[in-house]
Amino acid sequence: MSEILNISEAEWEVMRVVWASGESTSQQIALVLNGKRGWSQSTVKTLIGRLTSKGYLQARKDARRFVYTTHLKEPESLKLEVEGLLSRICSRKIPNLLAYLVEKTPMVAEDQAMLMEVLRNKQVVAEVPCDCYPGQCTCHLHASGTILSNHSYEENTYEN
Amino acid sequence: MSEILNISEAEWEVMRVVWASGESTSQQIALVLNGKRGWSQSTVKTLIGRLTSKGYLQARKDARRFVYTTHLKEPESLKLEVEGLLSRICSRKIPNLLAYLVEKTPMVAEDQAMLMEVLRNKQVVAEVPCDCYPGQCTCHLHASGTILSNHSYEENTYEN
DNA sequence: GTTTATAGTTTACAACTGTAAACGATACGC
DNA sequence: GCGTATCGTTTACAGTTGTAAACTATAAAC
Repeated sequence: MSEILNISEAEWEVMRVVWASGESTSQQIALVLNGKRGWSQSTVKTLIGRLTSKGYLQARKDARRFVYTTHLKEPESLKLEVEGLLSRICSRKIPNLLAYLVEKTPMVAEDQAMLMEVLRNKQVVAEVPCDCYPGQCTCHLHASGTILSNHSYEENTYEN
Repeated sequence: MSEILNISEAEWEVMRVVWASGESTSQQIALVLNGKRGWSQSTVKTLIGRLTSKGYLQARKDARRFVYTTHLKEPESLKLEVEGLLSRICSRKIPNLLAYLVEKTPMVAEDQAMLMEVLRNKQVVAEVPCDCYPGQCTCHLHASGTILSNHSYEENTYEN
């Protein structure tokens, strides 16, 4: 439920195993990550320990070992990460980035139809405000109180 | 042109200033980031130094100061970052994440139309292969050689 | 009951990050 | 010409991350 995630790249690998299996022992996790990344059991245990103290994993004692679970959900986590990234560019440029992603993401017809539907139902606004701090975006060079329409893709920088 | 970016969060703030202005002195950068993040000139100079040694900024001497520019382009950089993030989940789930992003991104009618167009022209495939390492995804629990259609959103986890 | 395997905890350590003070060079003002 | 403002460079230092060995506890095996 926390708004900011503190899961490092390596820790994410551990989370993925727990997300996929619902619950795992350190041994199971180590097995997967030894295969995928060549990590030793020690390494995996360190990562589990860090995730546990950060509160992202819960440990339930089962006989002599712990079984790890998580309350955090994978889709939520990725949404937070992606939103964090998108906050690095001007809001006005995000639609172009999305266009790029739609183009390059392999999908089946159902995906395409679903996205169409989402798009069709999308409420649009008259203007997307530039949310950049002055000096970190060129929007303010053009705008000056008047409404600008499609400024953000005069240079369609996110298309490939 | 490098495939993997090594620009930290704080360094990204510096890059944004250079991207926005085309070229900047350390003073200009420090001014913006002192305003936005409260950073001292020292801090900004350290970041500039690191970006320069990493090769992301170029310094051209102009009279007694340096003017910093970059060859790296902002859209390319963000694409790389986003693609890195997307590689953290199963390919099959990406369209649902995109649906979520389309829903939550504010956009004007032109954006909507452009995305529609991109979608309409999109080449779809018969099946999106699961690219996960075994144990990090549930796809392989279902598949076993046969073609699966819309498995990836049986639980439409990326819609909100 | 003593060895052995297995699980978890502690310690380690280098690289990278965030944040900044201190230091050194150099040009400008007077 | 000499102080002073301004750059850039060096040094600092704590926190996070990647990666793992060493140590400890405890249960299973015989």
